[in-house]
Amino acid sequence: MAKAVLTSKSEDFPKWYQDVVAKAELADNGPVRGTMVIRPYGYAIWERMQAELNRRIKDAGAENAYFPLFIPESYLRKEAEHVEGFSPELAVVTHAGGKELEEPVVVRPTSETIINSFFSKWVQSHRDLPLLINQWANVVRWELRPRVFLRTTEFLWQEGHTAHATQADARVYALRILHDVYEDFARDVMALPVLVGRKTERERFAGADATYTIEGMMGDGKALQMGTSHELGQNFAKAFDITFQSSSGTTEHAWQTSWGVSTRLVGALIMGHGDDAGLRVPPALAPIQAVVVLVRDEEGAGERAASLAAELAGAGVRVRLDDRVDTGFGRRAVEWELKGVPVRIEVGPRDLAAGTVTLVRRDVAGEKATVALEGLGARVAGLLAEIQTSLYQEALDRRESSTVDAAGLDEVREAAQVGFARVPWDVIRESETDLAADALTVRCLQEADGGVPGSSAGAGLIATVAKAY
RNA sequence: CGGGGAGUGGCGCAGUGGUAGCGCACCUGCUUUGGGGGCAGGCGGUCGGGGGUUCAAAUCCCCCCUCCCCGACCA
Repeated sequence: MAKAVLTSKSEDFPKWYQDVVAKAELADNGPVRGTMVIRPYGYAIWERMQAELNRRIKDAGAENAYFPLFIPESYLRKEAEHVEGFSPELAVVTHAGGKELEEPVVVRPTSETIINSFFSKWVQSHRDLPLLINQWANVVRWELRPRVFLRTTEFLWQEGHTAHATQADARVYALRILHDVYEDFARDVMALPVLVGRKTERERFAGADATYTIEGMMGDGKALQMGTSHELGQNFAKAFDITFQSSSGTTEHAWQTSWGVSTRLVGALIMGHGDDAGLRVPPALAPIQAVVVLVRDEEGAGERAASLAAELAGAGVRVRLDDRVDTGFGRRAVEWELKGVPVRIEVGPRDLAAGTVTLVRRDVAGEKATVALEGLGARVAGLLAEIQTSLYQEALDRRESSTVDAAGLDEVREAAQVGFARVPWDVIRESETDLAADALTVRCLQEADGGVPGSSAGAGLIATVAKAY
């Protein structure tokens, strides 16, 4: 950290973000505006996200499947509000196979329509319910103002789609995903505190009865929607004729949910934890939790570094050995800091005699310790757990200190310039559009105790207002 | 889609009409390696595209395209 490697966060946050994306080798811009190439390290992070999310999704009972990229344009039109919400951002294929298509096909912006057209076939009886499907896929929404990971024309995500026999079942499931998958993942894996709440009618997903959200605060005080879960009611069931016979013999429309998180989470990771030295990846998420850096290969240091890496791997640590001694030490140290590897272990000839290594934690700037080689595995495991906790605490403290309880609209406007403004929903209600003129949105509604409201019409709700990505 | 910037080697930039340059990166060699090391020698650009003015255009004029930043819309 001797020399500035990046634009500093405080100097120019957007520039800093782009610098981190480039220097940590996360992604490049693609040739078509709004597209991105996810580089190996960025993709490794996404794969870790996928693994952790996939496990939680399966724990919630959903199964993975895959539906086509191309959707008949007519499907989109079946649900009026849905198509209205998406039509500006659709990519439509009109020519293929050397000729104009009779019916254009849409590149999926989301898969509600095509999946529900199959749910219609698959759901006949109440015994077929609940039907719990998830898919990992790419989707395309033509973006006017793209930003790598945060808002790209093509992005990767998981989208869950479910059908239930009753409204109550669907509601419970939408909230279960919200809490047990998304909130849990954000907190325990990404080490990011999130507000869990309900979207206002204005912010609701086109075609949903209710949209729930997890909202994180980024390093510049802006909000980022990190995941959504929707109660779709019977809107799509009616549009796509998803009906079943109940146990009493009546024909009913299914009640549905859909929910998703995307590669936007990589952006959340960067902006939620990054510092002036680059990315900081929480250990639970990190593709590389510890890197053993060989300083110089003299006096058996190389063998020691290799055996140490093997020992850590054996102890369950995701470890990488950096023995590229033809590259200067400082350069490599900077590289691993940019990539946010939580723990760095430096091994050189100097350590060997003393039976020590140098242990560096990424979350606390400039903290190095000389520690005994003996028992290093346990020590590293303990340190990883500590870093996970400290990153979460740091993010939580930052959010708390950047959140203001406001009483009126003027206070809301002022507080939301630099952070979150919490205000009674009753104060906002009719002024939501006015706030939008100042680029401020209600990120979510919560009960006074932080609970998720059953309706936006309820009394005593708290609105959180902020600028958002 | 509105407002503002910018397009010159992989990246960042200089170059106000007269032989295209600098830093970093890259390659080769030597030396170094405990925080982006040093020396020497190299590779690499039809200056975003098209048209025009001129003896001569990266430079002046016209049109187009792209990217970035700030807003309206979104995961």
